[in-house]
Amino acid sequence: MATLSEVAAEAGVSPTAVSRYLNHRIELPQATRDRIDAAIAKLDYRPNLLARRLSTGKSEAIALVTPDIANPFFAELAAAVERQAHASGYSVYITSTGGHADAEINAIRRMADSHVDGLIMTTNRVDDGSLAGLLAGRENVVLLDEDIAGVTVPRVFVDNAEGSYRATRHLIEMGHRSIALIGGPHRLLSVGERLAGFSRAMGEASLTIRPGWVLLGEYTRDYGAAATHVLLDAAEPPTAILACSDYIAIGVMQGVREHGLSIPKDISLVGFDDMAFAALVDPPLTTIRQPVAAMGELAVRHLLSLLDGHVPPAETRLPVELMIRQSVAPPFKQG
Amino acid sequence: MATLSEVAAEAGVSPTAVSRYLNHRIELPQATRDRIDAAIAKLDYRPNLLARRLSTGKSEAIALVTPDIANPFFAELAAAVERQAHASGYSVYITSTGGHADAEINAIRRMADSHVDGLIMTTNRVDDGSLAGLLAGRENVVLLDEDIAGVTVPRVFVDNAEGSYRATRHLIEMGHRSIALIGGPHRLLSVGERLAGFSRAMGEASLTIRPGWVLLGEYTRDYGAAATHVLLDAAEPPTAILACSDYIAIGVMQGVREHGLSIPKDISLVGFDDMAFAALVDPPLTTIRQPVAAMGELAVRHLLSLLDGHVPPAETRLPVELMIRQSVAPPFKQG
DNA sequence: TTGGCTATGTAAAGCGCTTTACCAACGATA
DNA sequence: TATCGTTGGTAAAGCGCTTTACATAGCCAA
Repeated sequence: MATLSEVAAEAGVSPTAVSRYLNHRIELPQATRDRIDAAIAKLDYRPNLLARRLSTGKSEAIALVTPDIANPFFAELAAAVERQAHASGYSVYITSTGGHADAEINAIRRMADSHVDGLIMTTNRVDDGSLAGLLAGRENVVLLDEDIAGVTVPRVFVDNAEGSYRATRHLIEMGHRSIALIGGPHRLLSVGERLAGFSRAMGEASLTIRPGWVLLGEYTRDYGAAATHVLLDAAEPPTAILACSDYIAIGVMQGVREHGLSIPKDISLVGFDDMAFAALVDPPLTTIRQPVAAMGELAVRHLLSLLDGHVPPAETRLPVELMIRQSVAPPFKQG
Repeated sequence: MATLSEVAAEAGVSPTAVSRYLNHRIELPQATRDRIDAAIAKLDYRPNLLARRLSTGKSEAIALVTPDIANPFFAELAAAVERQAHASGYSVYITSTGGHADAEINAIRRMADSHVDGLIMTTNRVDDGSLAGLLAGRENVVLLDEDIAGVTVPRVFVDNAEGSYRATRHLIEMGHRSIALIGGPHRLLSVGERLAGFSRAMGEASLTIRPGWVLLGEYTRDYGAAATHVLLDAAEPPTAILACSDYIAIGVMQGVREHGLSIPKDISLVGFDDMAFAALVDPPLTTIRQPVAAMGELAVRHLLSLLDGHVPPAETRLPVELMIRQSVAPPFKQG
């Protein structure tokens, strides 16, 4: 690899001149420019980003810390983040942490310490304060999708409550009165809000939420299946289930099938997320669509404006949408 | 951020001593070690990786260049690569290129130029020679999943031919004689090999491959649907379709449905990849499973051994597996 | 003729680290 | 006593770039 100095020597000017020329910090006469350009071409020079970063302290790169890149939701988010960042001339380094606290901390350290200008953080855990401590006071972080308590950086979320409200309304309008909710980890922002939207819709329709019909555990297929078994084993099972993620919904489908029942004939189901597979499952899943692309883009835009010294909104809520497919039907009349 | 020199000053030693101590290049008496450790703790020192990289020329990081991180196949691959790399103390930078040649080239440049020790490259395009040129002679690259013609770096592939051979055998054993194949881009390694396995199975069973029953286009859902329409609009349509990817298979399902037919009653279908959604669709898709985790891990291991100066096998083939689900049935008897 | 301006640069320091010398002090050895 | 090896370090250069401060040459106005 050729260096700046070699180019300068070849062109018969000083390294300073070449550097400033390349960074548009000097006006040179055509002849000099031509000599430099020729030298660059001849030596196939490309600047060493590491050196530049060390020198300037800027990297023109951002990091995306994500719990699990194999999860389509985060993968799509990552794709959107990349798209938007590239459009602004930024590189993106994606890391996935497996959802482990120490991995998250390491990732943030590694990223934030030295080689990126900013950080977009998504998590799906309840923080014990260590993340909050790490992120406190940083001016180059934005939180995406899920909150970290006690952190004051700009945040981009969807309107979780509105989503579950609409999902619940939809079930109620289809005639359901006995509706259960299966959600992710207790105390996670999205879970609390989705539960709140559910409660509001139920309340407005003067329906009671039965104790034991709100099951909070994990955003996983397995939990969805397990919770479904609990629900269906009860004396009087619900006629509809609101799953707080499509993964959970898949588990519900499995659980319902294992109980010898069918969706939507016996049990109606609404999911949340509208992951790519939601339209492909049997039956196609009615679910709440999150605007994944918009979330990623907005997070990048807010981060870049932060880096520019501006102050983006502390919290942005993106609208969700009810995607009606075929997993909801009127309740089965038993008598 | 504290620097090495500040730590040294605090501990009353030279920066050299601290650096060598941290890199295990010197043996210091306990007292000195304690002073340095105390200084590090007090100043919350963490080394600046950028500076270290610039100085040593090593980064303890590898890059994964992938066409589309939102594609579950590549996302799972990425997750496996990360897992294995982290286990060896390496960081991974993931970039997705959108499958555009120039983006791939830029990514390789950016990555390879300055900030990673090695590169794992996956692509899903047919190279026009530019990638090959860029990668030629490099000793720190491994190719994963798909080939680039003319490149001599170590490669990790699955046994594509064996996969489609088994898929085709399965269809034949179920009684099918009229089998069509829908594949990805002509001239892609995987496509050629999958076609070869198909041909071999057909030949062994003395079945002819009808002209017009091998459709090569793209590894996309849309192409799968379009190709299916072509197939089903013909006077005498096939009774089974071998889709060379699960994405294509999803498109086939859609196409079949749009024709008012059903799988597997009217048309049998086998996919390829066993993406997460394959088990979730209606009907659950019989497909060829690729050992995604093993692929990612092996690619990392080969890359690291390359970096260590060893010579991994030029080409490794990983075994595939037929996952029998419910998209294949004996052919519908028409007469 | 002088002073000052503009155009066209350059020298040198510094980013934070590693590494290659080198060195001083001390005890052991010949 | 001279030498040697070991222990416990240090000084300084260098990785490739940016940036601040300064320099020179030419030209114009006063």
